[in-house]
Amino acid sequence: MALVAPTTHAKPLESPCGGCVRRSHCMLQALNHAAPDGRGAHSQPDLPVTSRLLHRGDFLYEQGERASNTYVVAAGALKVWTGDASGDQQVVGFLSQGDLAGAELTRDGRHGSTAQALDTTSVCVVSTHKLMSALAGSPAAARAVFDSMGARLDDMANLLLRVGQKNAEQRLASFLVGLLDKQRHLGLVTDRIELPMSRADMASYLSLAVETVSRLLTRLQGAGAVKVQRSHVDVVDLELLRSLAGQSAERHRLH
Amino acid sequence: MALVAPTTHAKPLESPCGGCVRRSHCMLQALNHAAPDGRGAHSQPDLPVTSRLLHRGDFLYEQGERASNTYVVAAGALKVWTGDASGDQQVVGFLSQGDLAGAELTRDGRHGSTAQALDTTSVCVVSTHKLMSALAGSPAAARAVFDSMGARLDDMANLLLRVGQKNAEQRLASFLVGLLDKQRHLGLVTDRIELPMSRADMASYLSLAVETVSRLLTRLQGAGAVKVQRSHVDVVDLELLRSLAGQSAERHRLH
DNA sequence: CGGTGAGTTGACTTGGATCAAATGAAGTGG
DNA sequence: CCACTTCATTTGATCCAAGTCAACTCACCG
Repeated sequence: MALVAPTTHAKPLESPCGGCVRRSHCMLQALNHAAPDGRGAHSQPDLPVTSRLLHRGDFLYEQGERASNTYVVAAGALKVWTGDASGDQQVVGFLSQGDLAGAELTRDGRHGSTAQALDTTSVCVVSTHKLMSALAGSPAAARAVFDSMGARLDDMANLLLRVGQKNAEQRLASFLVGLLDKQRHLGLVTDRIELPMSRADMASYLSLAVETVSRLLTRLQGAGAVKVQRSHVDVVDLELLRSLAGQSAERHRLH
Repeated sequence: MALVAPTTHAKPLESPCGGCVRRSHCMLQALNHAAPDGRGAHSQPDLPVTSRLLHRGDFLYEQGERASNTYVVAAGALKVWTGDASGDQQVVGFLSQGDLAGAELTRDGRHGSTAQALDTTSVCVVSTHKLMSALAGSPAAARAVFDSMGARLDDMANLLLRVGQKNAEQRLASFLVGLLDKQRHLGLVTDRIELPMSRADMASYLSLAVETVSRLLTRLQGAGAVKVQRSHVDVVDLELLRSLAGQSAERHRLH
């Protein structure tokens, strides 16, 4: 049976949308079916969507590049990272199935970060300009795009909360719990995690040192919460994992 | 003369939009003037915009609340923070003139964070539902909203970069530089900052302890970069401040 | 199998948190 | 106008969680 984790056996879409397994959940579909209650498609011509296949290490887009396309991840996984003038890099998110990509924009309309494939990955590509025109035909689609961006904002806020208020162990545990929640949301298995990213990526994302991530994975395993074998993590005790993720060591509050 | 900082002497708008000083820069205006090149307004009825006045401490919206409105800050300042089950709170952003608010959405359509006035603040309120319908009439407006959200995503990514990769001094310095950049972008003074938020808010935003923020402000002053008097900061040496904000690993820090 | 890079483990150091106490500013009401 | 409370901020002294440095193991690959 093997309900696989999102990054395993990723396949390119032969024909965009038409053969897409996620079609019914995709925000772009709202454009072609403006009235989900069955009142039928409107006259708006279909939005041209193309598919692009990436291999491990390939860039979907790079920071500073003129941002002309918007993307939806169909299969696989990407990391999104920002760099600055002094060479520091920071992973700010991991994207998987269904996530919107390419929307973080600098004031002058360039990509504010870089998206890089962690694995064989397939994305749906649409011209941002055409997407905006297409939204004109469909409040429901506008809403879907707005909501996707809103969800990413919420994700980042939660990441900031974790990095700012939780200790290293809590950060790592809640990272794992977050991955499980995401998998459940996508209808995948929730007792196992396949980590598509390196320890260094996890460390950057959680603002920790690689050594700390490694030590803590060992510790979580020792505590009986998970069983770790390289990039393969079995969830042994989800409740324990959640509790390790949760409580903070009574830090300062804002009134 | 006194070009004041954005939060001083904030006034409510007597009549939304019509009398708004920022009218020409407002993303909502794109809705009423879909063709900026002068081809004239289209038939789309005006989007109903109301104004709301907040006083220090008032909530614009609260985390968990059903998200039905979207906001644009007209004057004043707000802090945006997220909390979690264990009571931890984290300031994830400060909003001022022209910023979009209320767009961080949980999966079930609720506000993912709380927005609270730091000062007397005026915001423009529009129903998200009506906004989405209105965007149907104007790709340019859809683009403006998309870009605003994209800019907030970029802001958060940069905050993550700072918190993850910079030491305390660099974080504080780049926070100040960021405020100056924002002020310059709005056409305000760039040699002076009026901090509308408490030290605790700054500390949370930068993921530092209040004591550290206080100590570092003293240190930046000692280095001759700024002159601090409570919430009033004079920029003495912008280049120095920038250099203190910039480089990461290199130990050219103060004594 | 030797080489290479990722991951783990151990020993030691330190930046910034925490604890504690003083000082300052802004009321409040007598 | 001044005594008194309250809360924000600053300053000082100490400590520890996580970073850094270093050595080793493991998987994978030509």
